[in-house]
Amino acid sequence: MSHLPVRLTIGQLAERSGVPHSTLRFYEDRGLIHSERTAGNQRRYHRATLRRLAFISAAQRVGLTLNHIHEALSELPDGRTPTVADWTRLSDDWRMELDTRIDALQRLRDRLTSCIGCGCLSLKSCGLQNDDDAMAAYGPGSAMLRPASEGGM
Amino acid sequence: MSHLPVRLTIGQLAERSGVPHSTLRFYEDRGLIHSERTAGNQRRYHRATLRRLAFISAAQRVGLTLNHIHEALSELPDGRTPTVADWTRLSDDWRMELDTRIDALQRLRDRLTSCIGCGCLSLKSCGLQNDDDAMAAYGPGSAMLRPASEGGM
DNA sequence: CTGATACTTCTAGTTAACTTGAGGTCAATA
DNA sequence: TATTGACCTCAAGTTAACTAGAAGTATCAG
Repeated sequence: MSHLPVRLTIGQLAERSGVPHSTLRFYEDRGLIHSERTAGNQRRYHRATLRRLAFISAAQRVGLTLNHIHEALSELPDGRTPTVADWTRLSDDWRMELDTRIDALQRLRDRLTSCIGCGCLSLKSCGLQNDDDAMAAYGPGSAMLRPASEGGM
Repeated sequence: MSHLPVRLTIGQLAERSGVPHSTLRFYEDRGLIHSERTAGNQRRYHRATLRRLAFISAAQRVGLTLNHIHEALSELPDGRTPTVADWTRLSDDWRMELDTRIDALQRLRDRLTSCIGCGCLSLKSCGLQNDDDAMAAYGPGSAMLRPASEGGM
């Protein structure tokens, strides 16, 4: 069951994950991944680090910050395989975060789409149109213009 | 039909949009918004700039870069109200972009959720588990680990 | 006409997320 | 054993997206 090497060098990890060496060291500094050292001070990575990196890349690609990711990952053990409980905790937290982001995106997309129907930005029936100045009355910052924190675009 | 001022000062625009003066000037440098000048060299903004800013904020909040937004906005006229055709063009482009992002997010979320069911990262039945090293055989970079460009996390 | 406030430009600083490079060490192989 | 390529640290550079500050000018209320 183990003709595969137990630990990976930074070069092997870089190649398999597609993440550059420099970035791997950077992530380690930031506490996102961890390594053990050989007698000669070289890094050796746990095979599970590949999964961590996949997770990090996926999360980054959808716009989450490294700090955010770090927080989430710090709940997962690095030296051992996560338990169902570990994973459930992380998963629950992220579901909410991701759902929120999905909602924001969908709202933006739907706004855009519905605006085609009304000739947008030029007709009174469009939501965007009405947002523009009527909102000034509701105080500085026109919160309604900000979709992620409020309701409309 | 026009007791409202035709042009806005940078201060008024900042207050109504919730975007700081400094950022408005920065956006102007980057070509995202435009202004006219008074005899005394002060900026005066078109009312439509509020809509542009709403658009910019919405797009940013979902992770699009200013360059990306700039490209999209450069198809819209700044000095006049966009036509249905203007808007349709922009909207079509963005729908694709947004759909792609929504997909990526949903995939990440669903991966996370399904992993709870299988005890993730520790059982053979989980997709994540199998991704980790079997992919090495498919060449450097293990594309399958990257959800936005490929299929699985 | 005189302040107070709002504006102007320009330079430089900040944070996130990396990347690059210098100068040196380790490890495998001919 | 020598050399080559992979590795090490540390410092500095880069890009995006702002933010802050200095020093001067406009505008408007009284």
